[in-house]
Amino acid sequence: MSRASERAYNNIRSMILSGELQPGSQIREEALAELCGVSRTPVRDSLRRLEAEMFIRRNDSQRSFVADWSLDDLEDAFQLRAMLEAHAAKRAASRVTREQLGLLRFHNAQLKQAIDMPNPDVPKFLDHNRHFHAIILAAAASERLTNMLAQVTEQPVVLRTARHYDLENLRRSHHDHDELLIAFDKRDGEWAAAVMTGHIRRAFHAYAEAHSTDTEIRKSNLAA
Amino acid sequence: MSRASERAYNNIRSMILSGELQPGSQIREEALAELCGVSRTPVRDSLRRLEAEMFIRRNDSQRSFVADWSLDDLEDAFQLRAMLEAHAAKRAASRVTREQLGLLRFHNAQLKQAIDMPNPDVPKFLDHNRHFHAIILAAAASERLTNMLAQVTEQPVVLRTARHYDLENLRRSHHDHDELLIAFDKRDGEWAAAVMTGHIRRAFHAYAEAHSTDTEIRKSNLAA
DNA sequence: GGGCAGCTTATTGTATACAAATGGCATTCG
DNA sequence: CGAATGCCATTTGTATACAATAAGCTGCCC
Repeated sequence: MSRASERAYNNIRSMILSGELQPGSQIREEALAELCGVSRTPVRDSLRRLEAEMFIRRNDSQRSFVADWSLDDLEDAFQLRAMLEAHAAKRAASRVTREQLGLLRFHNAQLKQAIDMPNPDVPKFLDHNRHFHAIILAAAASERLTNMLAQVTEQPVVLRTARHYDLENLRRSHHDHDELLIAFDKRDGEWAAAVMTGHIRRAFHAYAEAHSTDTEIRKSNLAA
Repeated sequence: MSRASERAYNNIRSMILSGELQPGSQIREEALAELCGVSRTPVRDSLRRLEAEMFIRRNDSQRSFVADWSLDDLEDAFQLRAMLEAHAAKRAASRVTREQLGLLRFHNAQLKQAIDMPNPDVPKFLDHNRHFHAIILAAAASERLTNMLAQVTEQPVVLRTARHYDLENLRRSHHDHDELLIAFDKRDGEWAAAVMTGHIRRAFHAYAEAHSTDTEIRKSNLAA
């Protein structure tokens, strides 16, 4: 996508993720246009895209609002994500190449390193974690699946609370990855899928806890 | 969506479905604008939407082309669809209301009637079939799931070849529905999911055969 | 003859002006 | 006092003009 349009999309998206645009609040195209320094045209493009990604909702008369997620919504998203990622793992097991396996091992080693230090580097962990999952998705070789997973992975709540992960969870994640690698090595799709399901379910519960504290913090901020 | 934009979307979509816009051919915004009798602005909106729904693809330099589907793509779509519809059935089993069960029975009776005549009414069958699945999806109560399923159900190839169904397949479909209804009645989500998986897999094979003949017909038309 | 440079043309991206529609408010009538 | 209605402000939808970009072609140079 070209300059103005992409800038608008990224700007708006990060404003939603950062909470600068509060959940439930109305969004006006012109206001965003000014904030992004572009005209309404690219803003409108961005809004349509963000609406498809469920960052934004529209009411009956086409007015836009920042999406507001309940815990149920979160669980719903994770349920779908678990199913889709398990499916990806299953497909990947029979398609993954030697190079991809190598890359997976590399990123898994890196993410272990990131948390096996006196001062754990969580952003680094998350980065390699992202790569790890992306490679599996690539190995699954289904564009459609990739698109769908993006829809449930790139959720505001998910991204906003990612940093709340505790170390114990990160270590377990690394462990899951190890097991996935063995399953891939044995070309055992069923195993890979099962490991992945557990992997995502755990992530859900970690997020759910983080989300509830997050929500409480947000509420107390509003009260203050 | 408002008038011009909706008209453009529906026009372009049906031109793709009917084959008027051939798979692989380039699409120019201005040409479509003239065809639809609107300006480029709503056409651009429609193209973005159709791109998200994978009716259209864009190359590196943002030029649009009608998507062209291989048999592999078709299987991929059906694989995802089977998974998602099974998931929907599972969720529906524990959430479906008495009213919804009544509606499901009604539509299932109607679609049976449509094919239990000397002159089977396939469009009527398909219509009630669509309602049947829509009710299950509503009972599953996941907006996200609904969106995702739309993405894999509304595919050009799927819709274009729907009429190729043979009677035997339609009867079996009706039978599956009967069994689904029993599973719902017993609130047995696992059973419902299993029945649904088979139901969609059968549909895939029916479509696949129809698609191959369809493709051959298209090729011989091009050759002539 | 092949390939590259620069121009020309086709196509999409952006801005802006205007039209349509919606929501809120005030006023009026029951 | 409450509800309905009409007007005004706000917001989104559409058209159009112009800018930017990429593709294709032509002619030159090697």
